[in-house]
Amino acid sequence: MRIGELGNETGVDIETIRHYEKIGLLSAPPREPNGYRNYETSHVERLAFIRHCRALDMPLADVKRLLDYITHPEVDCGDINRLIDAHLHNVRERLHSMQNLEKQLEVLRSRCEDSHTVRDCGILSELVAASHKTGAKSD
Amino acid sequence: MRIGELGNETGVDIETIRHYEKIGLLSAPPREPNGYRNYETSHVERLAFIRHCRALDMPLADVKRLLDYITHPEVDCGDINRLIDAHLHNVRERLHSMQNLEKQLEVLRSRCEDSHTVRDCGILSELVAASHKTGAKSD
DNA sequence: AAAAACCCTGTAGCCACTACTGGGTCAATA
DNA sequence: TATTGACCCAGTAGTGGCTACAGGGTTTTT
Repeated sequence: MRIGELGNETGVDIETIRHYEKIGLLSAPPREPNGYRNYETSHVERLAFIRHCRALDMPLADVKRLLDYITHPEVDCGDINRLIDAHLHNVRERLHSMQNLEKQLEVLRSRCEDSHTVRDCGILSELVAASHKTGAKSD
Repeated sequence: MRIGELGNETGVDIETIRHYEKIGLLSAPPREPNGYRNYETSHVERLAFIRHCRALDMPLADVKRLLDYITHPEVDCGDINRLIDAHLHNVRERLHSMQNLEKQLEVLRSRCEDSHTVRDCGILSELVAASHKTGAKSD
């Protein structure tokens, strides 16, 4: 299977596949006599695994560790739990800050309901005022 | 005011301030005879505004546009509304995908409650199985 | 006078790609 | 058979928003 077919199978861009190989996430496949990469089913699986982890927003460093665990099934899986826990914690933190963000933006948006000039726009004056409050420490 | 003081006033890293100048977000201040940057109060305000927008997770390109609006208060503010609306839309989308993400990770985490070997770890087998489902199109 | 703290420019690195340059190879058509 | 188009290759540079150097110069404090 050439790189284009692998890309089609997995829905992954060819450049991304080569990128994964370059950073050592996807093992380099054997080559055809013309130099083309020649993949097998195992590569499809490995790549699909990587993409699934990425869909869960895991950093590639974590994905790499998980892939290492797969090839060493005898070690303790406590590390995997810790990795997932840490990632979940991370996601939750970002989630909370995003929720705050949404609220702030809603408030901000409500400052300007009608379209007039920038001079009278509540959004900009709100932004400027807010940055005065938080900006200088001599407040 | 030198760059260090500006950094202290606003809580912004010196390197970040120079970075903002380089990309044209913060205007280059006059220099002292020794070449040191010499800031004034207006720079404190402008920088605080930038940081406030960044705290709202706005891309610097948007911040730049808002700064331009501030210096042109006579134009119509409809663009500002659209900018904020688009940003809010963006934030909400990310929020939803993060919520999905959290759920998926919770399910994943629940696969392995006790610590044993990787071979029997529900998390990894779940990840592998899930990538099989989504990976190949011949499913 | 010497040491610490500050300032300068410029470059490289982070993440996870994406895009581009400038080629080589291969299958199908005119 | 010539050529078009689709595919493949390696390597480099760019994205965003910083952060971290390297290798200097200046100012302030001790």
